[in-house]
Amino acid sequence: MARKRTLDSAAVVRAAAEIADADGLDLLTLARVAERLDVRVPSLYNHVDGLTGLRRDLALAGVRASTDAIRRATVGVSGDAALLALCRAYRSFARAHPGQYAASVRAPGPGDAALEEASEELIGVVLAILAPYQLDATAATHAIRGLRSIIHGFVSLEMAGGFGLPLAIDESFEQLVATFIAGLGRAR
Amino acid sequence: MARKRTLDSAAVVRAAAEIADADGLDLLTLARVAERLDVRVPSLYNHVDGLTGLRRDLALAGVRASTDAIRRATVGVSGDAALLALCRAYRSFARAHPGQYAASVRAPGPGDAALEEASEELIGVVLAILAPYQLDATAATHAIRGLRSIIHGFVSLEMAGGFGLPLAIDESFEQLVATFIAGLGRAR
DNA sequence: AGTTATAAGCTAATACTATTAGTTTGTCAA
DNA sequence: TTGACAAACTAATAGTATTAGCTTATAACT
Repeated sequence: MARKRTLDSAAVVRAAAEIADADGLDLLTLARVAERLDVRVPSLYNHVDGLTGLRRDLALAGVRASTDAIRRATVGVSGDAALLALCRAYRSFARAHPGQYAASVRAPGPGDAALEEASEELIGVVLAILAPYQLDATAATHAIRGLRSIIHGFVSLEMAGGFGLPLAIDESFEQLVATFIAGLGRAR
Repeated sequence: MARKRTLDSAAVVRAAAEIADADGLDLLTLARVAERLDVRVPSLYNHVDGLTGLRRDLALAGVRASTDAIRRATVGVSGDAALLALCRAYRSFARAHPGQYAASVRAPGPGDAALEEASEELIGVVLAILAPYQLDATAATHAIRGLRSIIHGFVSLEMAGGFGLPLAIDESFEQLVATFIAGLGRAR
């Protein structure tokens, strides 16, 4: 009974995102996804390449969603204001979707065309925002690495509770970003 | 046969560190630890509070070891040079002991006296190095958070292969740290 | 509309995990 | 030497992912 076709890949990833965002990536399990979708565990394998594949799909969704969020937040602004908006938008996304964020961070690097393309697109958005600073290629590479480092570092420490008291955390973030932006201006 | 007492807590954590550093924290399993120590899995429970407890012990060892590494690297230096040495030492430690580093990052926050004490000690070392900058209390808090963010962000992205080509990664790190230090001077 | 091929979802089985309970036995101290 | 303690064990349970193979709903095609 009840063997109607209800699943598809998108629904599985969506359910996984909800679980990971609510309870953490570590508690994302095929059993929980199946339960949420009211389906048996092996059925998931028709739409997803095991737990590893599900995590990859989640990472891909996370990269794309964060790219969209950054785009939305920076449309119509430029310069320092755009860079600041980018940082805030990325942090907001990570706080709103910690599971997808975590998945996108510990995603496997090379050999995945779609994931690499999505990452390239995100980097392209950031590069566009950095354009007014007129950095040469190597300086832009350093800048992007630095930017990713400070945002990712801050956000992941914040999400891990690594800052102890939540006192003035927003202010710490603003200062850190401001310092980085000032350093960029200095390098121009 | 062979029921001699061979284990103790330190030996278990040491074996766990070797596994986690070699193959990654995700592949640290009680079964592998037991196999390496030539012991049955349940025997580990006499020395360690399950897998969760083992990860915690590993985190504690990681925090203490990184504190030591920073101390060794900064003895006899001060000012910008000490701050730079701190950053380099922390990055070196993470690269040399990725498993312990990862464990120390995703350690559970509050309610663990020993872990909190070790973290406080590490923060104390950093505060001492920041002393010459004469920051007031809130500025020092922001500075420490920023410093941890950039180092942790850079190192974890680097270890995850997040920078793609390994081109000039050292240079990216040096620039990032230099930018931060310059920003600190500006705030003085 | 009827037939058929495909594939979705299922059951069953396997092989890993971690964890707890309870037993045996080596070790150390009285 | 003896006795208590604790370490390491066996056995059992429950949870995980994964693969194989069966049923049957769905969709395409005559």
